[in-house]
Amino acid sequence: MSRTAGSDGVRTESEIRRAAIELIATHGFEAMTMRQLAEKVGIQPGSVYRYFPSKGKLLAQLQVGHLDFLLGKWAEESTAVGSAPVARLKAFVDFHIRYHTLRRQEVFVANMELRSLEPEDYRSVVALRRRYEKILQGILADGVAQGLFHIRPGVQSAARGHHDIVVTSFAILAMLTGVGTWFNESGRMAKQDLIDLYTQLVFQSLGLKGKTSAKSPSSSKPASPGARLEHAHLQT
Amino acid sequence: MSRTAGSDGVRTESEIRRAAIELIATHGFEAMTMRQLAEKVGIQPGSVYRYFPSKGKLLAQLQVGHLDFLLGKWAEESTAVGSAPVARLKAFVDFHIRYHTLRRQEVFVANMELRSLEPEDYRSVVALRRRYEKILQGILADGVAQGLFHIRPGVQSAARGHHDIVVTSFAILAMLTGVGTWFNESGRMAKQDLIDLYTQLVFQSLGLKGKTSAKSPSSSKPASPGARLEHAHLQT
Amino acid sequence: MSRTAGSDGVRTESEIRRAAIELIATHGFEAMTMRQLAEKVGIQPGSVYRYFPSKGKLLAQLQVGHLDFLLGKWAEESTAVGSAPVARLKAFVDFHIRYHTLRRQEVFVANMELRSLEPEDYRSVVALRRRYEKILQGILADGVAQGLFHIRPGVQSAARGHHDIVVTSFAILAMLTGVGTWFNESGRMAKQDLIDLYTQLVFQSLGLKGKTSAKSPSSSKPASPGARLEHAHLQT
Amino acid sequence: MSRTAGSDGVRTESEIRRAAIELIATHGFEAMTMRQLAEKVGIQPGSVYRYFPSKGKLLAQLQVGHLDFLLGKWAEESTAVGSAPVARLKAFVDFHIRYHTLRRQEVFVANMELRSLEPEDYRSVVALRRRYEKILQGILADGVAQGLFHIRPGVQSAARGHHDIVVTSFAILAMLTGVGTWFNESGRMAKQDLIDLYTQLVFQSLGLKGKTSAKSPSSSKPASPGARLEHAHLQT
DNA sequence: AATGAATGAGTATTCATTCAT
DNA sequence: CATGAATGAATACTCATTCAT
Repeated sequence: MSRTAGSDGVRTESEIRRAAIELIATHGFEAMTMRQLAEKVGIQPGSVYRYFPSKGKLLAQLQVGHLDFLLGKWAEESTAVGSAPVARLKAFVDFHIRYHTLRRQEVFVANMELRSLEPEDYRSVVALRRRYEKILQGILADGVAQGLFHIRPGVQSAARGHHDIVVTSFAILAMLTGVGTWFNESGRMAKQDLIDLYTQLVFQSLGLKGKTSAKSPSSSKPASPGARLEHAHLQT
Repeated sequence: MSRTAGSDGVRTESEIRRAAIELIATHGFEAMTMRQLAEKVGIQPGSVYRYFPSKGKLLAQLQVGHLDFLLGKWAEESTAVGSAPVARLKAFVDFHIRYHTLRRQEVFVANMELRSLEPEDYRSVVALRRRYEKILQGILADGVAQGLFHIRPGVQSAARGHHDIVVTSFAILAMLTGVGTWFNESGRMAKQDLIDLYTQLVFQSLGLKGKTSAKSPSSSKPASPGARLEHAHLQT
Repeated sequence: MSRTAGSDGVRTESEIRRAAIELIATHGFEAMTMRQLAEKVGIQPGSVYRYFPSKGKLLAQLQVGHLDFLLGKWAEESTAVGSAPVARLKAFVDFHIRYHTLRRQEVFVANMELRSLEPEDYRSVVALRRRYEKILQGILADGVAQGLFHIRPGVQSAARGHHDIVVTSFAILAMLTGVGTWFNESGRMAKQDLIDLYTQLVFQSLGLKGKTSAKSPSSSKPASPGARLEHAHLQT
Repeated sequence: MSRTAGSDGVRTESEIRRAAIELIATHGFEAMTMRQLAEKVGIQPGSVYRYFPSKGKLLAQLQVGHLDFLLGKWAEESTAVGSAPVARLKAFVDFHIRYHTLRRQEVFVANMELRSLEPEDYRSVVALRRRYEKILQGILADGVAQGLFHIRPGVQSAARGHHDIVVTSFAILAMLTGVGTWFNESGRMAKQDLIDLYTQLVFQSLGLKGKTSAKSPSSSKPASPGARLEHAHLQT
């Protein structure tokens, strides 16, 4: 037949995205079928191709969309934080945990399904991921340079120092991101408790005293960017 | 036709395992085809079914095999360590990093492809994973009880204390396991450097002084179990 | 690729049915392959699944379709017959033979391939068959009650009388249905001769005089319902 | 490995036959697998080929074996019957029902799976079936010639008379053989009642009085060949 | 006499995708 | 904008059969 009364391309597209994220997060990209996806949206399989040229490109767009949004949000929130490494680190941990618990499924799709991308899309996505990693690496480098963070005692060469920072950033990101695999929004643990605990762990792992959650100015601040994040929508 | 001259069931089975781990780690479980697998082993697709009743059961057996081996190895190595929480933690980090860099592909398969398991197999695998997590949780609990590890200041209730220990174990395991996603055996970084850095991060994250790699008695010990691990084979 | 110019779902579905009946009647259900079927219809194997969810359900639908048609046709034809057991029996034999020689293949499929049905479909099909058997049993019961048919001399109990009627109905149906295994539309024997012979056999087997084919009013009647049947199509 | 201690080729072969008849009767020939068969016998699939060159030949041998046995048994039993058509018909019905209820599975295999035979085997099996049909046709022809059986009134030509006899034999055989599809050895109906009822039906269908079960000399005779049949074994 | 390993051709079914309507 | 019909290539899995041991 022809156009369903009242159908709307823009809405259909974002519904496809939403449905795809849910299905990929649940079953994996390879296991999700275009039929499943279409059915969930309430259209015919062939109609998905009006919006996305292939299953693979759909995945790439979801990942790029997620990473763009993540980077954009941080750019927004971080302007209010200033340049002090400790405060920036605190804000970063706070932001990362909030985002990765709130948008678990997008995160999951963007982290687990890199393998399924075609080479070109893979490069784009990895480049965006690297930009995000660089944010933390910049904070760590400043903190080390200012003698605030203690990554490894007695390191001499600059190259080795840089390398340790990169590895440490990977370690911290893995730790923080891992929260998405078990945290349950409706479970026993309050999200602020979670953030406090991870902040403590990250701070201590860098040799900082953990007196962070009580009265630091950043402990109240995140409430508002957090709230903003809660109600934000992917800019798809 | 018939049996190939000199063919041997035991060898074929372990070659299927080896090939499957490689293919699943590279392409993902869903994306690996039985044809690919058979071709890699040098047999016909149907012949795989002499050894594994289905693709799903093959995956389950690989995961169970890996986890059994991991748990068995730790049981072996940990006997020499004693009961001091600090020494046990150090040995655990050392063991985990060594194992997870050495058997990256098994680890990958066992961590990423839980989704593809049938419910019953999923339960078995998760139970084994939980046993491994409990090892670290036991070490953390002892260290906290003895006032050696500082997870979060000012915690009162026992339940909450336990919960913090569980979350901390997840955080540390995520951090340590993440090494497998980027570490390259033949890259610039020496494995011992890697172990030292992660040991430092873990120790500091628990509020311990990082003076661990220099003269602790356990710092030389792991060399030999490590060597054992290097040459061990999966007991499949 | 895509839709073939001028393709039509309704026509395709009935062509699949037609082809399937022929193939199953010729080779048996298990021996028929979906490739064969598709090739006969002129489509790809996968396209069959747009119309039938599985090979087994296709079989079930063919059987149910046949039995529905059979029951519907009898309901139609029998209204003109009246209530006299002898006339009804004569009409039934006439109808059964005509139908079972005309639609030999449908009959074959519906009688021989019950084994291949899934339990639920089996129950549906058997229920329909039973309804057909009940038609004959009703005629026999009436005829016996009116002292017209002589199934077994000296029977006393009502239960045993009923049982004898059921067994007799099975015997008569087996006899009549068997005609499909050897009768050849284009062979030497005229179909009316066939009907006369079987009518004689059935009537005599019930102890009736065989003066049936000569001048009974129903002997000319069947010509027209028979003609109707010849040109009817399955209502699929 | 080699020969299992105490294994015995002759026994293995007859166990394969037995198991095959059961499986084919239950699932159909195409649906029975050589693995199923082997497992039921307790050997490996390949070992079946020591005894039967192929699945198709196994079927052919089962059918030929059954028909040889059937014909042999009748040859044996019928010698005691004499030449009177009525007595011979009575003995035939008795024999056929007894055999077809006792060896339901063999009968089923031999009647339903002709389609699966290769052309040469098909011809052999059909030739044996025809010999069995000829027995009944001979009895009918004699009875008609002696004016005892009334198949159709007013038939003139010899060819047509012969044809009616053939068709009548098919009708009677279909009726008698059909008993195997529903009769249950352990059900409510006694086998002798069954035989009486069918004898009545057949006799009446040929225009004979049904006074057969009471005191005819052949009514007691079959008891002993029947008993012999009960304990006989297939000559495999 | 029988096994254990393997084959090769096949099976039903699925899936991303295409395109006339 | 969307559908309904179809494709073609692939997928996991099965099966009768073979034959070195």
